[in-house]
Amino acid sequence: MTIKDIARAASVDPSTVTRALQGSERVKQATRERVAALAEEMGYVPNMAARTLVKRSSGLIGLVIPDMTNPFFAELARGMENEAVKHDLRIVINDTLGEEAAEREALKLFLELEVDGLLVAMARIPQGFYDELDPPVPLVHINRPEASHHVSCDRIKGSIDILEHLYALGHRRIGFVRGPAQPGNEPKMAAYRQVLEQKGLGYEPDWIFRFDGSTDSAAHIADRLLDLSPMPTAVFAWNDVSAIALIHVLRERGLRVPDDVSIAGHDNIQLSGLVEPPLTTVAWPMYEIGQHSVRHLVSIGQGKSPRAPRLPAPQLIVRASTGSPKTAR
Amino acid sequence: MTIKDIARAASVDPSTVTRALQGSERVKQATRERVAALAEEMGYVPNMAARTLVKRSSGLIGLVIPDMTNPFFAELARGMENEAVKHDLRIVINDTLGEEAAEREALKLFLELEVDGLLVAMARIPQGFYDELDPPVPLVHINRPEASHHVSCDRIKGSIDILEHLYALGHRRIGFVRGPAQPGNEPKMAAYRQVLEQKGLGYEPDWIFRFDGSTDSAAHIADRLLDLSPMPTAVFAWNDVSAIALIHVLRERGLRVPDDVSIAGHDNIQLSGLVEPPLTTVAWPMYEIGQHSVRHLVSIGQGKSPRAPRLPAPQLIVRASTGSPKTAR
DNA sequence: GCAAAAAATACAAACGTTTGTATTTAGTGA
DNA sequence: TCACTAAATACAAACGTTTGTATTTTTTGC
Repeated sequence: MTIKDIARAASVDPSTVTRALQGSERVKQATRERVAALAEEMGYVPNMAARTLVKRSSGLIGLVIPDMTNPFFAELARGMENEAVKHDLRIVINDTLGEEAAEREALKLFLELEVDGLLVAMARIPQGFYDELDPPVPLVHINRPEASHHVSCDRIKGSIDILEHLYALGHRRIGFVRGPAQPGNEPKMAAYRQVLEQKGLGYEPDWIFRFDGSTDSAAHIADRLLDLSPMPTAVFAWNDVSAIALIHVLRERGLRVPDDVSIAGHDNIQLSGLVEPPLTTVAWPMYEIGQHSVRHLVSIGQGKSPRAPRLPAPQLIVRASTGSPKTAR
Repeated sequence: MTIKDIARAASVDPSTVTRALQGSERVKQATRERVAALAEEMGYVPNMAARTLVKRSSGLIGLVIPDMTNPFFAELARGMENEAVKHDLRIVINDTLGEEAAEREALKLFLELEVDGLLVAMARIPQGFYDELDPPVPLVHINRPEASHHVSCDRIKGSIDILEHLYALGHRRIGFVRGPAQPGNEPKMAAYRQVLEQKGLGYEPDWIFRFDGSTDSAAHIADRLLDLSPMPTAVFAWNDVSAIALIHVLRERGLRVPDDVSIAGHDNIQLSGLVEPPLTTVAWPMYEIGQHSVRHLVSIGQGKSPRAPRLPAPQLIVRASTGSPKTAR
């Protein structure tokens, strides 16, 4: 069922059919309607391959994300979809599991698909590689401020806010649970160092823990934490899952949160407000970032050189998992 | 940078270049290597549109899922990817947010892309629509046993297991928190009715609650539950998030879980083992389902008519959120 | 009713690959 | 060296659209 079949059925030239289907003014309204009806009736499905071939544009945007599982990225993707439809673009997603090889594969796929643009979140591959992408494609990085085109909200502000919140509550010994060594995680570490230094608080290497997502890992952190003397009175965890897990193991060991130790997370996942105690955390405007990144991409595609858009700042969400330190030790 | 450019550079015919790049035996080894080197050097990127056009096959599989956010589906997608690469297929994902219109859009996109197959998880659109898909594409449903081709594990067994687990613990009044009216959720409701009936336990309409994901909704359920007299001693929630939320609000109101009331969930999300108390739940072999569905799809594509594959059963995971009823009321 | 302008449609080439067939080149045995 | 076969390569058409240009048809103004 091709355009030619419809042309034959409508006793008209294929070129007229295309134009009719596109709603071109060049074809008589009556013909337009007749062709449209026929196409509908005959179950015509446009062949994107053929169209892409001649138009040199697929109407597709490739989205490369490291972890679908993370609601963070899911929210991002939704903001993108929302904006993309306004520009008649469609988003195809490729999950890389945070692996560099998969990221390369994803880029290869998208280049072959002749996507009109690329959105890359938390890229693992060094920036230099992206700068020399061939053929060049409009590309917007999410959360990579060093890239020539990117959309990021202030990546360090949220972490600073949460650390200052802890300081304001009276905490002077603050621990940190860090995630895997990904580019996106560095600002949290930087914020940790920066705030502690600025407040004149020292920090011990012992106060930095690494969480790998397992129960064992959480338990190990709790044990190490309890061994410390003096013990930190607050811990900032790099994401909500690790924060919630940590709270769990600490309570198991008899500590009260936040009375004995305050715990703060990052990301504001759905459950963060539903656990006991509800988690103090940072929410990023991922949906908005998604929308802006598509807008940005579109204007790059139009040959403009837009500046990085200003975005709403990450928001500190204070709940019950943080409070003033109650116990002296 | 097309195949013709390479042909010119290698002073050879375009057809030879294609064959060389495909590793065809028909072209001399020396030529193959020369062409490959040239292609690499000149930064050749195959044009999928052109290839798809003539081969009538894109090497793509379209995956339609209702909610990326759900780790359930993320796991599924990963199993699919893992299997797809073995068949030189690539997966493109489209999230529908569980909306029927978006599902139609996704199908349209994939048909236009000329995908080699379609994987549809928890479809909203009625089966009849899928049976008449035009042009016909190999299609495998996930969790829709009434479809001609589907991969599902026993959809009711996990729920039955968990309800029988509650019964075995001594619970005789068991409540149910149901999710939105999606096809995928019905078996849980069915299991609830079936087990209670089979055990000779009546169930009250009052024991069935609806959770919409908000804190308010959870609070409302807790209030309604506490108003009941006698109160159910156990509640089976349709997913882990609602179970965890429910536990939270119940504890806030002074109830002990599982002593006063046992709560069981479904899905085994990462956090289910990390909250307090760790959640009794059901794990589905989503990764395996993903793998099998791709295998199934491939054999359909080869013109076979495979039977629905046997899958590992859903697994009951007993943790601390369920126990024998302790309080008489 | 006629020329000119405008509107509607037809023609034809192009996009980059693949693939069946034809042609050239190399290799074999006598 | 020749005829014959096998190997390597070239030719050409096709896939379904789009789009610039040419042609036909209709409308307009007089």
